[in-house]
Amino acid sequence: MTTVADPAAPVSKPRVRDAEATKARILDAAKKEFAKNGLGGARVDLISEKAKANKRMIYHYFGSKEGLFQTVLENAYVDIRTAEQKLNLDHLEPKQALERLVRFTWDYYLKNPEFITLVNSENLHRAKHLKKSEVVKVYSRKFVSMVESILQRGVAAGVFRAGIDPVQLNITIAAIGYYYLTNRFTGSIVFERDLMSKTAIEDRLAFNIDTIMRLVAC
Amino acid sequence: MTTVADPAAPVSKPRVRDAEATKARILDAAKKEFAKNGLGGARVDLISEKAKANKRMIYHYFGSKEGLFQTVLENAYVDIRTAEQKLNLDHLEPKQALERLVRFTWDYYLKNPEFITLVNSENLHRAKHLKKSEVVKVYSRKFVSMVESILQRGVAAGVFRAGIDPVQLNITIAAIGYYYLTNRFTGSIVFERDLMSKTAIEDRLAFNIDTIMRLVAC
DNA sequence: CACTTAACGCACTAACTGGTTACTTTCTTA
DNA sequence: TAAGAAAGTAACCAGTTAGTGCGTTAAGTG
Repeated sequence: MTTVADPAAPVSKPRVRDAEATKARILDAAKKEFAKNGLGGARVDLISEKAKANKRMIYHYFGSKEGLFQTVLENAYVDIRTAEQKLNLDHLEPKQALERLVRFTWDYYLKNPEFITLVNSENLHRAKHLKKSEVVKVYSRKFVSMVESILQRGVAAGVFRAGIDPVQLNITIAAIGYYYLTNRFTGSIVFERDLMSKTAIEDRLAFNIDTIMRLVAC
Repeated sequence: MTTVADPAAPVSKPRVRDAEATKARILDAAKKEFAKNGLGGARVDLISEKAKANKRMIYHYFGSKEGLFQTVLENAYVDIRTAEQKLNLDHLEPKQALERLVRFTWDYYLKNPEFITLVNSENLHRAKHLKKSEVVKVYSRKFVSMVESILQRGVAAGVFRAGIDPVQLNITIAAIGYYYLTNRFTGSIVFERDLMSKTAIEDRLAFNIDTIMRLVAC
């Protein structure tokens, strides 16, 4: 974000006011703060400070701390669901498609740890914010039907067994990655090994792919 | 808690002072509050009120809010690890033993939802409290070796395949139950079904047992 | 019984926290 | 270009919160 010198204007202050940019900075800072400390632990003052925006702007754009949280959460869900859709699993063989989904889910959680913490925080509050979101429901439906169609194609091709509930499968794919990562701190103590070392992370992904493949195998 | 009339003493106040009972009441109230609102969201005043103890007592016995949290968390881990040891899995056939463990883990999470929330809260704080606990490490070792011996017996009996990492298996058994339950609120929205209905809970347990059995099968 | 120890309680505070009031500055457009 | 709308700011507030100072009362002990 370097300001390129403009020969015409000696001191160029392009866009001193930019509602969209300010909003974006607030959302970005809020995502980090909420992920780090939870809804209750996050501080509005700190969010505004890190966003280099006045606290008043948060209330101007999002109404309240909870309104801000809801927007952050909604965006997080839309982000992951959008990324999933881009995988284009319909063009792959069923087995390949499923493995790719397991791999993607793991990588996404790994690269976006805020997502996990936001979801945890939302569940602590009994999903009161997500309940209000219509967008999320629409995206979720597409997501479930994506896995459903992989399963169906696999059964038709004779590589997957019949009768698997796509929702249970979905939950399981998420679970084996999510749990490992969200509990990486207590887990590293309980199991007395560094769960986040490079090899540990590779091993876990391999184990997860294996788990899912065995689950759907005939 | 009705005070039964004592003919000898007009107003009987037996055991006005009882350190152990007060401590226990505080711990019980704290467990509920921490589980409900997390470490940051829990209120010390409310804990003391619900424990019918003076707030001063919390600082007297536990030093600080975080000291109280640490004790609550430690107790929660000791509780589940103790219950696991009581399962006496060594006396069962490997397959039966493993199924029993999956079932137990699920039931325990279901009946003790505070455990999950406490662990979540602790991971939000990067396990800084659990790190200090030596007791938990000792109990954890016993727990891992329990699953290890089931696996070994199963391999020897020719019912389980060889080469499975007991830690990975342990994590997976926990994951498929834990994730489902901790995310039951957002999950019920995303998947548009009540994940906590009686049949849903039964179905999930059956699915989990199946998942683990397929994972270890030859 | 005198005396020490530990349990217990009241009232207080310093720092914080979400939210607001009142105001200035910049941009857009009729 | 005048005026209104929108963006942005600083100072402030009322309620809350973890933590304490200090005094009181019951229980154990020689």
